[in-house]
Amino acid sequence: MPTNKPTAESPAEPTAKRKPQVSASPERRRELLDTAAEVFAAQGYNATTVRKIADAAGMLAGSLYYHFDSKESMLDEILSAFLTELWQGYDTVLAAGLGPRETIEALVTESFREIDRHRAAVAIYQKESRHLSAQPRFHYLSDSQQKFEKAWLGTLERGVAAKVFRADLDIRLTYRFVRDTVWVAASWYRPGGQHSPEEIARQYLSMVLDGIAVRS
Amino acid sequence: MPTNKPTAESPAEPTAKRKPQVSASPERRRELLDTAAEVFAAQGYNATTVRKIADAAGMLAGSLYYHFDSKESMLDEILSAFLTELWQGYDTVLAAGLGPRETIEALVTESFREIDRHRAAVAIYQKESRHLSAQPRFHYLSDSQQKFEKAWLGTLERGVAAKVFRADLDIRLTYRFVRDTVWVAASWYRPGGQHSPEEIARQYLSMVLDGIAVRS
DNA sequence: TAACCTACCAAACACTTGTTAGGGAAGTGT
DNA sequence: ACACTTCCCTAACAAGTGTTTGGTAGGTTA
Repeated sequence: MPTNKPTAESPAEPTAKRKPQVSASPERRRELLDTAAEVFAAQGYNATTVRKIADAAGMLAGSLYYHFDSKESMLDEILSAFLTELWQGYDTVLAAGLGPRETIEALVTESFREIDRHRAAVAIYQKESRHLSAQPRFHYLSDSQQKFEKAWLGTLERGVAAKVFRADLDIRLTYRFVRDTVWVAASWYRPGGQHSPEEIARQYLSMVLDGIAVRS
Repeated sequence: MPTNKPTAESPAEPTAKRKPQVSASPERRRELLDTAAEVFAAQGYNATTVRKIADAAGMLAGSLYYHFDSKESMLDEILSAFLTELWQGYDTVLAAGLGPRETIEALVTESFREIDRHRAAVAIYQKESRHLSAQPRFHYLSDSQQKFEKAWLGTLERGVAAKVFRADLDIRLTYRFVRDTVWVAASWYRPGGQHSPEEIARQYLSMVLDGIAVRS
């Protein structure tokens, strides 16, 4: 109300800018993030233009910037939301004090549930996390991966010590084996298919634990 | 056979054009394709600019077009060269008339040898094949994947019929399981590491066939 | 010597990219 | 009636993209 300064370069202007970006309706935001995640997962992050996302959302490219301040922010939010929920589930399992085999079973089952609920995010994570984690903004991806390795590798080691897992296998190889076989499933899994996440988990566990060969 | 693109429309022009693109020294060509594959694998195809490739090759962006007629051609040549060699190995195995278990073992071993020799190409294939195969130019990726499924799935079915593989598992799940566990290894495998391809294959086969649990 | 070929450079081209600025329609509260 | 907010559009921007064109140093051949 006092003296207005239309001249450029006004130094201290606390006037509220035009972008809410976090305070607005969170449902629309989540809606847009879901469609963005779908496009990212289908085409790859770099191959996805903001215009394609806008197309899929039924609006124009510039309008996305009312909700988000960059394409990278969308990716960030998609991935961090997924990881937050993932670790919520994992931590519960790890704190339950189960035996090694039961822990592996619970982790695998939990993973397939996450794939079921965050299929797109998992697919993006799998494709892009390697070169994203070099960027400082996405360094939490590396952190998560380290926690991940610690949890799985530790459980496997416990299992070997307790003689419930074989001791004649390279345990790092085993870790990568189990980890990869679980997460790549996101590339072909479709929610609402023939098998429930729990059923897929059961079959995967049966294969990983007992093998596909007939026992003699 | 490499993808030949004569790009007709030039009826009979005695004046020699300026681009060899296939007839020139093939070693330099292969050299450039190798560095390009490395960058593609590290950064992703779409995130890789021709200037980055040129940088890695120690030349300028435009100079690449003396050897290749497009960025896409480089990708095409990398992938088709890999697949050609892969199927050479696979067909030999499949024609050997081995039993189901021995066929699986040979296929897995052959796969890890290919990963050893074409690590970059495999990584690219894994990341990009899904959305590339939609493009007509890369339709041979779909063809290859179908042949792939036929070979593996058929062998697994033979094994179930011969009672060397378990019959209580969903065979399509098993197929995807085995397939994925093999090829994702390209994302972490580094030639010259601790384990030879054959050693990795041995461990993988041991896990897949017999499981990681201790027999009771 | 001259002609020629190979393998590259320098500089630009047309287009796409993520992003921004200003505006406006529809709804809500007063 | 008015102001205000929400959510989107129109139209543009600068930077980066794949690609082309013309040129040229250096070697090979005649």
